[in-house]
Amino acid sequence: MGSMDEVFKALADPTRRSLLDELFEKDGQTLSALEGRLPMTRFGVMKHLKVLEEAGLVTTKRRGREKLHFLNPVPIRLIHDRWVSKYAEPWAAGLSELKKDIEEDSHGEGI
Amino acid sequence: MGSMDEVFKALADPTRRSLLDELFEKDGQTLSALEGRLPMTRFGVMKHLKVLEEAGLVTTKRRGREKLHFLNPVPIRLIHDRWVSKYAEPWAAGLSELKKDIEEDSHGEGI
DNA sequence: TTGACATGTGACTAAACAGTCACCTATAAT
DNA sequence: ATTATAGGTGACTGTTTAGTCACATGTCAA
Repeated sequence: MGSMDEVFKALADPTRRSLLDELFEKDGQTLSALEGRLPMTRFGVMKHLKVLEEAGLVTTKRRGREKLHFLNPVPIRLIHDRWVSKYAEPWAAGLSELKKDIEEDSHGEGI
Repeated sequence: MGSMDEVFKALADPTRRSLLDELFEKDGQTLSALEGRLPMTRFGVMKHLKVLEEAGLVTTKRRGREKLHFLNPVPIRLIHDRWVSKYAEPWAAGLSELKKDIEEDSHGEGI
């Protein structure tokens, strides 16, 4: 399974995120199928899929001469639990002291 | 405010994530203070802070000759709501596998 | 067995990025 | 006023990354 850093880096590219979206819509697609939906050659898509696979975000299964690609949401879930929630949760409940700090110190320009 | 892509790209670098961690611990730090905690020159840190600021993840406030940096968790919250939750929520099966992954991976890297 | 199809590899180019440095401006302290 | 401090800018270097291409392997179908 890819490291946390590999997952963050994999998610940093819009093409790779759209590949995940594509597999979210229809899981188990082949390289050729995915290629058809992106403005890029087969080789570019292949490289992106390799990055996603090494990060653990995509798993594969061979079927004859085809290679099926499946979305694996586990790394995203881990990022959520171990990183995102730390920053995104204080709106809900739990770390009330932090919540207070953020509200008092909000020098931000809103959304 | 930065686009979703800018936020993802900003989060892709481990130095920038550790800067967010640093501000999570102690908000409103100056550039010099942050520089002291990273194995990097002031200029490197400055560039990373600029990326974070352009993504909306950090806001600043001048105080005399100092520039205070504040964590703004709103973009992370947006990423969570609009993107991460889509993949992390559909979670019924595979829970035991997740536990296994967490336990295996919990002795891993910090950042 | 021939040919079409699906995927894979290594080399290559252009762009983006991390990090550093010399030099500069503005504020504070004495 | 002088000097030390905090931050800023533009140019530069080495590395990584996105994307393409020529070519090669394995698989199915007639």
